[in-house]
Amino acid sequence: MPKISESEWEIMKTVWRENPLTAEQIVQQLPKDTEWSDQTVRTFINRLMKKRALGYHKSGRSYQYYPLISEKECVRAESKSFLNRVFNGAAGLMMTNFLEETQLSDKEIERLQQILTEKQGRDPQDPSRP
Amino acid sequence: MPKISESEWEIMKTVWRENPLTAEQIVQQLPKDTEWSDQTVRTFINRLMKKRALGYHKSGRSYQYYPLISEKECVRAESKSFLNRVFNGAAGLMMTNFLEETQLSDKEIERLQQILTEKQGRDPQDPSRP
DNA sequence: AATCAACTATTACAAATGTAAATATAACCC
DNA sequence: GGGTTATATTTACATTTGTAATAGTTGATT
Repeated sequence: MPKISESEWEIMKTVWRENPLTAEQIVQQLPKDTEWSDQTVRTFINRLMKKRALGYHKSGRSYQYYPLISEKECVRAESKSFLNRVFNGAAGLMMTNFLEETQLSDKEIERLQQILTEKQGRDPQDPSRP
Repeated sequence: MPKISESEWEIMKTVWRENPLTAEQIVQQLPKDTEWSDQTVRTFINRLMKKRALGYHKSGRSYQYYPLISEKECVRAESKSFLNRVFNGAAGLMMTNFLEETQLSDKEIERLQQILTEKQGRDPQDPSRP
């Protein structure tokens, strides 16, 4: 799993959301507050190709880029890294911390409670069988 | 809030856990699997001083280092950065994701449920008054 | 006081990252 | 087919990070 830098994450998120995309489309679909020049974005795209995080196929004069690695995998890797760096890997601690610091809507709270209830009492070694 | 790199986080976590500490003590208290040379650790300490994340007072021939920034603040900043980078700032999404991917003990699940119950139904604009 | 040993401070250097300019390439228009 | 121009590729350069080695300082020792 290649290491994706902060800036590169913006590119990847855009391409995950919709693909394939040309470089120009990527530029357009980045958050409006992004202040990178076109060339900068193209540099990031290129680095992601070198890392084998993006692939492409030609289309006319330009390329159409698409992800070679899944968002799920990247999210998982990045989450793990964050968890270890900041909370020494203690997921429970991390979550109590987030819950305490974060404002959540009632809807979200219910959703979380539902997930927790489902998890509860299940054999930890066999999550598929309640 | 200075940006703390991955390696620097290890130093800070050690010093937050107990302080003040001399450089040598920091070296000793790092996780056993850390393979940095003494000099490397001292480099990190120095960079943290430049960033004003660590302070010191002299003690005999060596320094005793202590944190100038709180763990809470750093955790908050790093969490926010992670949340934005990976989940576009959507804390609810982040937490459902973590809950689904993470194995938690029944104890931890109960603790989380308790926090959720406490949060529930409270005025989001005035968390102090239930 | 001169020396030694332990620390700290400075310097080094490669890789990654942020930010882009310059150059090469190739598709499209005439 | 040749020029134009949009795209991609290469090159550039400063900063940060990882990883130390080397040089400088100072309290301790004889």
